[in-house]
Amino acid sequence: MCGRHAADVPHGDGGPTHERHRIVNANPTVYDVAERSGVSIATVSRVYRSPDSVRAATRERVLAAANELGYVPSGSARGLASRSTGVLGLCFPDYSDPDAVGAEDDDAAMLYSDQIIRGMERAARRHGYALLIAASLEGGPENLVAQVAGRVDGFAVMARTVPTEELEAISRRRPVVMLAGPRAQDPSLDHLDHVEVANEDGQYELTRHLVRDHGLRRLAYVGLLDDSPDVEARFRGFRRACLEAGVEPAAEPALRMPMMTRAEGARAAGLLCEGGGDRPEAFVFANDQMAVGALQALEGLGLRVPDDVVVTGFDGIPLSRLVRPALTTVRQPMVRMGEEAVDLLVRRLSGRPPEEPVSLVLPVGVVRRASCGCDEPQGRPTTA
Amino acid sequence: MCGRHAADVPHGDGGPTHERHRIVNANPTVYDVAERSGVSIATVSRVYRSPDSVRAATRERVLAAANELGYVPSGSARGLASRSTGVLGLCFPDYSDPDAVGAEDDDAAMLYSDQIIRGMERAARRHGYALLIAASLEGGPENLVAQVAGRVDGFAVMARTVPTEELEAISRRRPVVMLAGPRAQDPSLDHLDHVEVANEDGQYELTRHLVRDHGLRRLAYVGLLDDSPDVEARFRGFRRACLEAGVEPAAEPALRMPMMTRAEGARAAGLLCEGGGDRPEAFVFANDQMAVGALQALEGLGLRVPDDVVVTGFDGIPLSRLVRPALTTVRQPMVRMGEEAVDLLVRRLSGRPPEEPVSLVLPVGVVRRASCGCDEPQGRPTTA
DNA sequence: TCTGTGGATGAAAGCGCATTCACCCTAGGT
DNA sequence: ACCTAGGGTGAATGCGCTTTCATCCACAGA
Repeated sequence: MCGRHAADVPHGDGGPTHERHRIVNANPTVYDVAERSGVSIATVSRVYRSPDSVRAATRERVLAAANELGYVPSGSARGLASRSTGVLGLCFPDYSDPDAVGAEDDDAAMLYSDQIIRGMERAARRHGYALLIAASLEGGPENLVAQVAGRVDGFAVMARTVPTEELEAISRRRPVVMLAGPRAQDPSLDHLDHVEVANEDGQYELTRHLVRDHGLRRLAYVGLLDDSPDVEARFRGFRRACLEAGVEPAAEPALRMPMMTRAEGARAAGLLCEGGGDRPEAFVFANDQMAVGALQALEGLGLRVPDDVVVTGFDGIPLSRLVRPALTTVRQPMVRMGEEAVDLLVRRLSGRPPEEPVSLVLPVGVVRRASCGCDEPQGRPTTA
Repeated sequence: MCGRHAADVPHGDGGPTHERHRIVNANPTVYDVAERSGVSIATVSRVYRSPDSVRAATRERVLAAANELGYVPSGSARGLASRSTGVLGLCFPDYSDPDAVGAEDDDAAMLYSDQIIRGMERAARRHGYALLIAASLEGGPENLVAQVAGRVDGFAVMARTVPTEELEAISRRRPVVMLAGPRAQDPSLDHLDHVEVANEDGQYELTRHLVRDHGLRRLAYVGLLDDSPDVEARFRGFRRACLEAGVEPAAEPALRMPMMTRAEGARAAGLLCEGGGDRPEAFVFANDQMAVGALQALEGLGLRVPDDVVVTGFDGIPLSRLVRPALTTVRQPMVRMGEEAVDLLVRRLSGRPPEEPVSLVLPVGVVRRASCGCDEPQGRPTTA
């Protein structure tokens, strides 16, 4: 016999063989609800899946029984039977420093992740999905499969958080969308959907503003030591704008910092000022955190921004608007990125998925504020 | 026959009856891996669950087959069979304003959630769990059960995001820990584990600092219109400090704002200044966001902080340190709150759960900075 | 009165895995 | 040579649900 409780053997009678435990508060199942309300498990299931197909009176009985029992449908069983979990996933990097317990670890990457999480959660909920998140710590065990892939219907991966090989394998089984990082970075991942922001264009626009509207010539770009596709793209935008304006563009960033934190930004500012007379007219930072750090360092050095030196950031974090002088930057739609990722996943999951891999490049916007010499009021035009 | 593939009917041969689809890339299962590596499904399972119990040679064969097939173990099946999902959950409020698309929606509550998510994720990962998150939008359908409860082994709930009744029912089935909000708020939820911060003590300490060390007498507390247990606790701390110092304490907050945003903080500052001569000496805000807003508004009004008026916040968000003047506030260990919640859940889940409900009150720390008249350098002592 | 017809319900068959038990085989002890 | 242990493996069962498919029943039409 395949079924569980024989119809003629009332559940819980405790036969000598492997019967269901008699623990009073055991997790009730459809079987218990069915028995209590005098229907079959099929009907119980229907009450939840397609209430309209059950007569109102029956439905009430079932719901009452479920209520009394404290019935909570098992997601696992549901998932197994229906071959879909109703969950989407996100893998993001864990940049936390476990040693820095009391530290204000508002790392740029974390703010970034937070926003994406927020966007994905919201969109997922809108589509009836829940969101499973897992930071993939660098060099960690290939827990991705175990932790995420097997539990979700599809998921998003922030660039460079999951080994290519593993990702390639999983993406053959479930929809995966790649977040950030340029599309072509890894050819073997070409078939993935992909969402990124217009890093290059954004930095290009900002830089052009500096050279064209403010007449700046000596610009120093501060990037990242590690090879980050986003940061590199921004630098390309920087170079392009310099070239176009006839400004001698450096082949390399003036500085590459090991991390993109405020502390490093402050340090960078110090280093760039050491030169003395040939100090750059503008510090173009690869992100806001560094730029904010620089702002503070420059204040300490007695240099005025933007009069003595212009400072710009990238990202458009809330903080950028609050510092003084307010930071000119490029605003990235990070929340939207999360939302788009979910939309893409949902699209793949529902009947008519796009045949071709989709690649979305979300537009960014230059935000002109005081730190480049634009006053806040008149700087509004581009401010979304 | 109950088993799936008959041993003598090679899988995929496609009998006329309900056979497994022949779709080339169908999701491979233990059966496929077993067949391909010439072992039984039990062995395949063992390779993943207890690798040591399988001979090395066999294990290699199985793993190779799994690899070639792109096998991804089904979390649902695993969960069903093992009666545990390996996932913890978090329900947090969704305060987002869907209309404010381009807005900087860095609401206090969101920052708060972000931190808790971060803490929980980290702790969960440490314990081998994944984290499922779901914002429960106010008045939304009782999707909690469907969305979260059925898919996790246990979960945390931020206060007031889930109807008491529902929570009560679910907590009979799975461990639930309540975040924030005072323990006794709802007697029927007494049996839940609970993690909160010392709101009252924190506000008490801060206020005492203002009256004792700075000799301030006329203090205005700015709270929240809605009845929030945390905010009320803070106000109690404020009152207690006033009483003790012989300062006439208001029975009610000077102001109750509808939201705890920067904009409202700015508005509050304006309102409190309208009085003219009898303007309070200190604005004690229930959170940092409002205090920061006030700082900006006061700057606009030509009032100097802390010389003309003292401003304090609560929470210790990163921003509080960056504004000028830097904000005196009370730092909450929000990340740690998430971690403690997970630890509690894990404890309940593993063999020896505490018999009694646990209630944790995490300590907070007053951070003395410039906005109350303490200079940053000498304000360090309490700064954790 | 007989035959359709369609809505409501039940029986049964898996979904993919973990796990128990039985079995086989080899190595060690006598 | 015989027995025993014990490690390695397979057969079988069930986890709790969804989903056909078949059944039942009431009622309309003939």
